[in-house]
Amino acid sequence: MANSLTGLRETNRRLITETVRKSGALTQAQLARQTGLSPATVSTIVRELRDAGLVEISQAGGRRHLISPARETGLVVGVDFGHSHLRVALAERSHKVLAEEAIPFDVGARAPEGLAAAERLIIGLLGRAGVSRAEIRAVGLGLPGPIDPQTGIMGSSTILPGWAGVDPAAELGRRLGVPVVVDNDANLGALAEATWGAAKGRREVAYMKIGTGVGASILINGLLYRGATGTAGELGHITIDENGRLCRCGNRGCLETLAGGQQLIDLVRPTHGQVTVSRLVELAHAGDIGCRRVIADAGRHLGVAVASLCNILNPGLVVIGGALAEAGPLLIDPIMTVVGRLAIPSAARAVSVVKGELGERAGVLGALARVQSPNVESAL
Amino acid sequence: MANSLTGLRETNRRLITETVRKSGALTQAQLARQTGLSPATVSTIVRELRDAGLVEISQAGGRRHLISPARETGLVVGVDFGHSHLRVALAERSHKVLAEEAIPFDVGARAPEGLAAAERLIIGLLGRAGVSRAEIRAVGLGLPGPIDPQTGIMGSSTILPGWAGVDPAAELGRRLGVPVVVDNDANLGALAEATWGAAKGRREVAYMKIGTGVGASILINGLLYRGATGTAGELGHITIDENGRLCRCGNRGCLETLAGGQQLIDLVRPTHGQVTVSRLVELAHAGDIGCRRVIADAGRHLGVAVASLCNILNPGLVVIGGALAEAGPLLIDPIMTVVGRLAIPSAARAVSVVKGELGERAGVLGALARVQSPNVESAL
DNA sequence: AGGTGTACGTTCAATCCCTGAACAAGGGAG
DNA sequence: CTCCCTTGTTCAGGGATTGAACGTACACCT
Repeated sequence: MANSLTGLRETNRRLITETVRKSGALTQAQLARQTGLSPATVSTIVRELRDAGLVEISQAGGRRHLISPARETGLVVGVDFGHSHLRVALAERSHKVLAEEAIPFDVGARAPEGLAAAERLIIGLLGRAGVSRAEIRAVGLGLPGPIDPQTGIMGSSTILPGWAGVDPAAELGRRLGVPVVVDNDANLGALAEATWGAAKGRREVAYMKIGTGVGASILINGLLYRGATGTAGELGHITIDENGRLCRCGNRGCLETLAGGQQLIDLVRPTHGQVTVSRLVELAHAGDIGCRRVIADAGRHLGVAVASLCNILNPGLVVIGGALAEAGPLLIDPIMTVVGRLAIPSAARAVSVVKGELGERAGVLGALARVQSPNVESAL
Repeated sequence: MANSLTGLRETNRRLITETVRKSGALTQAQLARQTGLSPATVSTIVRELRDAGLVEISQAGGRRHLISPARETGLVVGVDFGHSHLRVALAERSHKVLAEEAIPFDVGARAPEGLAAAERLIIGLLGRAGVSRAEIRAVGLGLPGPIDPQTGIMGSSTILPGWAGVDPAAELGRRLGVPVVVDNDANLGALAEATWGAAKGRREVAYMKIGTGVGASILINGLLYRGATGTAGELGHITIDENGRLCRCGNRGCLETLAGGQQLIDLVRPTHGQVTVSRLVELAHAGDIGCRRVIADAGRHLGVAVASLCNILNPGLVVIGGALAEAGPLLIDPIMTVVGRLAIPSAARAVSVVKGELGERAGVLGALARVQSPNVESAL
């Protein structure tokens, strides 16, 4: 199919629809440059797509036509469980987010409670946006732990004990009556940054989410890399100090025990009392020496992990997300320093480390991206 | 390019050549059915390929034409520089090795001497096999250090100082008058094991070469993965102990300083005198407690690195090559123990760690594989 | 304001590619 | 020996992409 002449046309149609979907709105000339097709081809294909109702065309100054994805009917929902929050977004199939809400939530709670809370939030958003439950087409669900891609069940029973053995996608799907796809929150964050954020257009990327815990995800050749059994990217549990603190994964001295938000909170509690990660970052920005110090220390530990990552994978870009990323250079400079010292020089030169652009919305946006794109059914 | 009209033809040409190469010999009708192309297209493409000398056609009863890959004429040479040896092989393009020889050689010597020695060995093999120098079509060259794939020059000047700044491929090519492709010895070993050895048919594989130093290479989806700038897989220089011994790469406590053959040799020198890695392994097999202990310790350090690798990449198979791999379970059991303890459980369950099947020939066979089959590299 | 340059989208002939149908050539079963 | 099936080739037909040419609208300079 892919090698026939009409198959070629089909391929190019898809190429254009995909490009339009990713960029939101483009002129035909931009489209031609990005896809490598000739303006003539773009012209005819765009007309076909308009006739088929897959894209919309609006005049935009001069002879320019602005091509945008057709206002697709139906809605999608993104759900993102963090260690201490739950965030839900309701969006059109095109990229417009209609409503979004986040609440504090302890993921240590058992799965049924979490899913019930998610369902309540979704229903709330539906009301606020004035749309009906029946319009939901798909739900993307992010969880802060390794997911077995075969079964959809948490890979490790020690990391999220309240969720062991349950199939969250099936469970939430049963509650809502729509298909649910589940994935690791770091994978979703990476997907979001690659689609709309700091990693847009980049192909060899690592994403690290540093919130309460530490998660990571890898993009190889622009695609999520899951490894042989789907748990690739668990950078949060590589061992930095064999004699370090016990980790909830059961090992000792994982990166997470040294650079996870929880550890930072514990470290400043004697001097600053109980704070959140965000508060700690605020204090650091305001000049608090202690907070700056624990963040810099975390950065150095992260640097060790990133250096290993660079030696192993040689990425071109490392995006830092999660609440701690808001510390910006306070966190990233130490990372770069350590990477420069520990990674082999050519790998260190190749990599840039940047803050994610989507902040705390990365996870939920990734959940949306996860269920928005696979719209490849042949409409023509 | 992949979407233009001529690109389509190119795609189909490749599709047919690949199918022919994989099946060995096919009629045009079989080819049409397998590729899904029409007999007419197959007919014209086959004619083109014949004219280009890429396939051969023989009559086979009735109207049937038997299409087979062109009997590739000419010879290829593999050259493998280890830290302490130089091995050269001469082979037909089909996979038959005609002659092979290895000599002790200190790679610390300067590049011109090394290349001159390689040239002498090649000429010797030509004589032994009774073939002329003019029949050589290509040379694969393996070096024990990171190669910049753009320039072909050593990426780090501290690892192989005698080779800094020289372009070994161009240099050897000038001496022999044929194209030379250069690559890291670990990459070549991985390629060899994937083509003929322990990783045959596997898709998510890491290869670690533990000789005097420690090198590594990664196969993703069955193809060599080089990362953004071509230095992926430098597992030998990930930091295991930040306060450890100085490494020749300039850092401290690299895996290589803890598990490289050189370190093991140094460790047993007080009790056993100067030995080689192979001798040390022999002694361990014979029951020597000290040698067993240093090998087991090396295995534990390697285990730390392999555990990181598992958490990051989640490979299905790790192949251990190099001289120290001959220790077999004495080395691999400790690796597995540590991996089971440090890697997250699902990644640890997914991976098996095995000894390479090609032994000390892995590098040179990989050099042959590199120039025998053109498409081994992940397209970038 | 006016002239000029530039970027954009469309049209059209030229070119290339795949395919279906028609056809010639052989082999095998009965 | 005849019939039938398979195989490979040829040829016309229809699609698809592209470069060139063209009309148009905006931006910029004078």
